[in-house]
Amino acid sequence: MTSQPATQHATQPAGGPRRRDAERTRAEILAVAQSEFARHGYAGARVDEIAELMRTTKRMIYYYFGSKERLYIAVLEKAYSEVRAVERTVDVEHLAPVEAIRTLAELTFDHHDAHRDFIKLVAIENIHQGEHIRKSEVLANLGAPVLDLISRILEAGRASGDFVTEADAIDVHMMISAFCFFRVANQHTFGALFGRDMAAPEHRERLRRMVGEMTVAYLRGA
Amino acid sequence: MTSQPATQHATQPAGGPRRRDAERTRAEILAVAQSEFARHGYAGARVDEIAELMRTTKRMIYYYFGSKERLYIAVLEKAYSEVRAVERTVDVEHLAPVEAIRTLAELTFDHHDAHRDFIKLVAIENIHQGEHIRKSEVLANLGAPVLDLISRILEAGRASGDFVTEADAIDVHMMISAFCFFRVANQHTFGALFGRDMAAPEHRERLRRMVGEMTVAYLRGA
DNA sequence: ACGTTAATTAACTATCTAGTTCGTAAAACG
DNA sequence: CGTTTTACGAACTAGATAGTTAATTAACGT
Repeated sequence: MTSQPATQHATQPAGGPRRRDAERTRAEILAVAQSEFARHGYAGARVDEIAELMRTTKRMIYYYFGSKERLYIAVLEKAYSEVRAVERTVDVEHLAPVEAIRTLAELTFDHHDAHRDFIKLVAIENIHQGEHIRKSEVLANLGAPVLDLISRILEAGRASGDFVTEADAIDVHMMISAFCFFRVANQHTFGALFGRDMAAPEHRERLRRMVGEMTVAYLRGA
Repeated sequence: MTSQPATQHATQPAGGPRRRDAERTRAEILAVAQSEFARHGYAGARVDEIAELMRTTKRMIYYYFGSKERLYIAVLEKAYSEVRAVERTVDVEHLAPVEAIRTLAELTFDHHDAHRDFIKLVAIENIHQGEHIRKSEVLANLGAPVLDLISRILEAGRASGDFVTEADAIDVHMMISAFCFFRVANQHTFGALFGRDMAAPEHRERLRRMVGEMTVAYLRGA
């Protein structure tokens, strides 16, 4: 198992002793750790490597986070809460149901496209059977807002007669997420098997339209 | 990071010296390794643990496979070729296009439902950016048969006027796989966030129908 | 029966890795 | 300006882990 060269993350100027800044040091550790966990998995990521990549020592990681596992959990929590922040900015309430759901699908697509480290962290967490996300109360019921939104759109769509299919908000969210997630997460094996890098820019627009049309077509019924 | 108790895999009767059987020993190592890699990831899986779980010694793993990485590759290749074998048994040629594509979607669903270790291995391989699957010629172009099948169904469907949407075989395969893969692979994080275990038996039939309807609806157009 | 070879076992090693100890110096504070 | 607190760094340790060496034993043909 060879390792890719990792990008240098240090915002700390080279040479001379490190200036004291607890906030920045903590934030840097988190950023580098996110990249390393996403790149190598939980067990594959090395505490020494994380330290080295930011011109500090391992000691600081234990000073701020206590253990490798707690660092990993902190990374997960940070990543998930950034996602929540994005989702809250979505305003599709004033749109007609069909356009609302299409827009939501496309925004979800954009979000997955833009946060690839996050996708990998989710994949890693699933390999470990979600044991950390399950522990964290910060992360429980983080999904509620999206579900509310989808529920309202579905109701409006059935009222207007646009949507026929019986499916609840969770199912619809799953359908959209599956498409967006898979495209990014399975890029490499899919590319090897089918000779197309579905996560490459040249396929972006087509697949973005596709997830919207798929969702709308499904809800309209056959 | 706590580890679940692993299921005992030994077909070798306990007690006394091990009977000599190269084929069986090799096969047992592969089976146990598949389970361990799927459970802990590449770096997280332990060579000692694999050996211990089947009442043999680590030396056997090196005797038959040479290194941890080569063992992992062997596991991947075995898993993928089993998949190919299943896909070849699919006979949807005699069905009408709409039923053919729906059946294919549902068979894909069943397959993902039944091979969860395989799904995890794929996820792990993607975390490592597909570096092993890329090396293996056994695995390259393993996807061709499915694509042929889908292509023929799509052509027939457009000829009959059932399908309107312009999408190629790879896109359609991706759409179906995404749904089926996500349901199994992201079971844990999705469950934690939305309070529903989408991979649980009680949701199986509904979601199975859903992937068929989704694909058909998409191809029929809005 | 018996010698050859393939399969198996036990014990060992070099290296890596998470986590620690202890010391220091910059900021904060009076 | 003296003291305390907070941030940082170098070197160390105990245990784990991939990989090896070499002896041993079961199978199998002759």
